Amino acid sequence: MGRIPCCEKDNVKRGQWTPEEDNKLSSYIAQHGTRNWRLIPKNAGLQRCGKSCRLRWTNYLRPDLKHGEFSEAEEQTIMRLHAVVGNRWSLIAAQLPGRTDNDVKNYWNTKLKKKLSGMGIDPVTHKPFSHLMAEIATTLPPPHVAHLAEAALGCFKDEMLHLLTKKRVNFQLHHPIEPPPGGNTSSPYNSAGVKDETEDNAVEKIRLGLSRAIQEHNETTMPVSASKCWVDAAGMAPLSSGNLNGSCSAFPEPEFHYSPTSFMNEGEGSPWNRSLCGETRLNGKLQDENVEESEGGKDDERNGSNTLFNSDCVLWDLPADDLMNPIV
DNA sequence: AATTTTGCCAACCGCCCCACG
DNA sequence: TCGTGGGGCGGTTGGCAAAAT
Repeated sequence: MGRIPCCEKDNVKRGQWTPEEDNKLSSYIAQHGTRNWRLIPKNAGLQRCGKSCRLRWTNYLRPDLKHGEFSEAEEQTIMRLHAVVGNRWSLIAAQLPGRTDNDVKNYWNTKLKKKLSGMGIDPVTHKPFSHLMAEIATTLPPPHVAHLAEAALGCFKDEMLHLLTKKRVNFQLHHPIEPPPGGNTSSPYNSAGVKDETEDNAVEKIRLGLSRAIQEHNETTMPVSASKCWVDAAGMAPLSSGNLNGSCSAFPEPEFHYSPTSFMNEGEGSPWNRSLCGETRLNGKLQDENVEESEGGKDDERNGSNTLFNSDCVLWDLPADDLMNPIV
């Protein structure tokens, strides 16, 4: 069955609005208001879908809209709110007078996301990439780390590739990887020991970065005697302090003055604790769900779904089996 | 100068929520 | 209580302009 469409698409004009159409719509709404969007195009003499009229009005024609560049303060607000509420653009836009959800969304997707990535911060979680990777890796026992790291790679790869290749971040290895035994002369490295900027190479760099993040995290969080023999992201070789050297320029310490973690308490409130990789749709019930979860019932109810990440570190709302699957 | 790529943003699509009968 | 339709929302696309090659 399905729903009937909001209008007959055959008789409806689509695409860019002309100034005449804008005038018709504006003057009609000025006289009659925005009571019934389905009737507005008919009554205003427009061959448009009601929904299209509503969008045009709310995103462009409304007299209280700002049309210029986003200010520094607005940018900060967006970043701080996004850290808390995620992609709930209408909610964020409500805090920015004169801005629409579409404006905010576009601005985020075209500018802010890249800005954060360029700073080494994951735009989804608002945490540094290196911290995220270490956090993920150290949450699991070693046999599972390689798979999870691979999955993490899938999540961050696009952003990292952008960072490494498009933005031309100067990533240099102090000890370039030796060509494999067997004399493959087509080394990916040039004479300076720096890899060419191909996608495969970028992925390799991400792997190295992940390995390093794990290593750094181990060094800072556990006594040397207790440190485990972690497997690197590619599941290839055990990590030791010898096979990686120096600091990782691909994961710079962010120079960043907004502070998502000061805006919320780590481990609570943020939807990203519920879903790290893919945003689960967060609807109007979000707050209620948070209440339920904070009261401790919901995880246990999920058919025994492995609370892989406990209340201190809930990173994914996927079952552990899925997390182990690199495809997922 | 011509062509290709990239960035931007307006507009569309489809799903969901909620009010109302 | 249920079905229906309007409106809201977030994700995605298409087209244009600017930048790069």
